[in-house]
Amino acid sequence: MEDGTSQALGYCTGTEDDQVRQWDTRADCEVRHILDRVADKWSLLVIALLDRRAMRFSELRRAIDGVSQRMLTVTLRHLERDGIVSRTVYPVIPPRVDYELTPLGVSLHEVIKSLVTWTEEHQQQIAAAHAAYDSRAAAERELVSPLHG
Amino acid sequence: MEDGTSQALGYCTGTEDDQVRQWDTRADCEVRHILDRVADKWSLLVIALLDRRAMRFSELRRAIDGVSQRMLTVTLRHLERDGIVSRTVYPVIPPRVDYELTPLGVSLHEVIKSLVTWTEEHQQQIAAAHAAYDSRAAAERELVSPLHG
DNA sequence: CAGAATCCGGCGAGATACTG
DNA sequence: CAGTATCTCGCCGGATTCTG
Repeated sequence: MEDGTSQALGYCTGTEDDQVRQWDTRADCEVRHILDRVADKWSLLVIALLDRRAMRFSELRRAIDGVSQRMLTVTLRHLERDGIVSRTVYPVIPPRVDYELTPLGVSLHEVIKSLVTWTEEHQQQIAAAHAAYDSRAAAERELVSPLHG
Repeated sequence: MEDGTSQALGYCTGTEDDQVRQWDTRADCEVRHILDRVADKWSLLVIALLDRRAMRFSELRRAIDGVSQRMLTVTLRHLERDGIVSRTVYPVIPPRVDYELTPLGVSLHEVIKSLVTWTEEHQQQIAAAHAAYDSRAAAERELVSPLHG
């Protein structure tokens, strides 16, 4: 079994008055771990989907489109280990496994949504910044090799 | 020049009433992009540091400890392109380049801090979930190969 | 000092095949 | 259906070297 958290980095903060501390002690810091989970390629999708209702494995697989069965399993295991989703196995044939958000998961999703909201509110500015940066970079390149046809 | 955003995935939401939509149209979605930026291994550190004051390249390099010069450059370029940090070059010898958070960057940091705060408030629960999961997994393995010595 | 360019190793992730 | 196991490949990121 692989572990995606091994290369975790220490972003350790206290409260607002004690921001950036202990950059070197990276072992005991949970922030990076949760961030990895949140930013995970598929975690976010899973959390958003499960926020609406509990879903079966194959339901998630179909809903997410593009996720491999392996990565969905790995993602769900991680989320389960972090206490964000719960896994319920029904001993029937064919097997049935339901996944749903725990209260902790719901709580996390609230915070995530604020980040999503922020992005939506600022994506104009970001797009503008991209355009500005790219044109600047293009102008820069012009100076180096001016073929300005 | 490399681009870490090419494999972006579409986590597209509208407002609260229009949560999970268009999982397949992944091109026009900015959320994933920002998330990649936020979750980036070093971005967070840079943002947190620059929130206090403007800093030079080598200052950041020393402050962050563990970052390679290449990755710091790449990180800063990404953040600059997204309009999160600004880059100021002083045409002196030796060269001096200052980086600082833009208003957009400050705004983003506010949101990030809420995520950090959430993590701090719940890391007990997360740790408990880890312990529970691991012991369950261990018990599971016991059933398969019971060598219970 | 601040960076660009190049090389290269490790692992994250997809595809495939097998199981209960 | 809901996984696990194995193999492989791409590219992310560190180290190194070279400039202005």
